[in-house]
Amino acid sequence: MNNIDTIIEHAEQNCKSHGSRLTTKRKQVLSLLVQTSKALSAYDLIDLFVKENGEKIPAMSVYRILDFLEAEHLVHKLKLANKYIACSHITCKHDHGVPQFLICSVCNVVKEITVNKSTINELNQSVEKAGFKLVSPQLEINCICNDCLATAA
Amino acid sequence: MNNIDTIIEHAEQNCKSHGSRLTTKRKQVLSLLVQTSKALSAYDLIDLFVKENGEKIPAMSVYRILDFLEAEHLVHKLKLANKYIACSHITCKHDHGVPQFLICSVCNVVKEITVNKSTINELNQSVEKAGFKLVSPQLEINCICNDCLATAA
DNA sequence: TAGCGAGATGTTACAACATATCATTTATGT
DNA sequence: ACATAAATGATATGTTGTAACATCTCGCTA
Repeated sequence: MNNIDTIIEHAEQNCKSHGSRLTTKRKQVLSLLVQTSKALSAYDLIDLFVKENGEKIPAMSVYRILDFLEAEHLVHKLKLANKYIACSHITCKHDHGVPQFLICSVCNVVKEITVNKSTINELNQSVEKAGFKLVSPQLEINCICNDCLATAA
Repeated sequence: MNNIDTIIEHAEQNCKSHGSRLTTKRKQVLSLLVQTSKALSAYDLIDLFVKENGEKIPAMSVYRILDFLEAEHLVHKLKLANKYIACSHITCKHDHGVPQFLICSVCNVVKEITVNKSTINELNQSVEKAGFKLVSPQLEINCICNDCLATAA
């Protein structure tokens, strides 16, 4: 039993505990995301799915499964990149601060960083004052990574 | 000469001053964005363009014009919503702090708020430490507005 | 002022991301 | 075992954005 199986197992128990089902297909898709630990598009997942499982999966199913996994807080959709990643909470029990996603707008690489909690709290206060609510304390931040910056110059 | 004409005129001078041309089509598109002061998708602009000017415009042209206007810092692309807005700097000469965009993920309404400069600086430091660079100090923040929150409940 | 060249626009086709709709299959409780 | 609800399949289509190549227009220079 390797680490990924443990994670999937854990996710399944989580689902079961409140009456939802982590079916085979859903496990397969989640597993792909957990294994790569990178952000993947729905169509990346379709391709990977065939490679890993020797079986096709319709786009519709992948989107439905991703919706389900999002609702279960097992994956996170990065709207800036139209990509999906396994939620870091699956593998990590304790918060070490508030994770934020840095997304390189050139090469689409995604990096998760930790930001001072007080900084996020300040931001949150400004947001609430404006009559909005943060969807998630995990911001998607549009950046350029140093590699791309160097290449462009 | 109304306010919008003044803005367009000003933008045109700006372009001229460094050798780029704010052509008729570009003015028409910019004008649509300045008038509505809301975030519009490229295809919203195509529809509006026909209504306002009684003349069709191809998607390709709109995208090219938006790229141009972005490069001129006359419009800003909201990647979270795949929409475009007139840059607030067109109408406002002085910075009143650092503007941030709050985007309601349900109804897509966009609100520009001001956040404490020190908060942004702290965030920026975390980003740089991770080897990334903010594309713009203007973050796009994925939120839910109170109206949608109330409706959902 | 004719015509050259760069930049702007038109046209067509298509790629990538996502959803609507309705049919079929599978799982679960009684 | 059967009724029901949930999950998945299949097909079509919507939305956002780009590639590639043709044509036009403006401003410069000979």
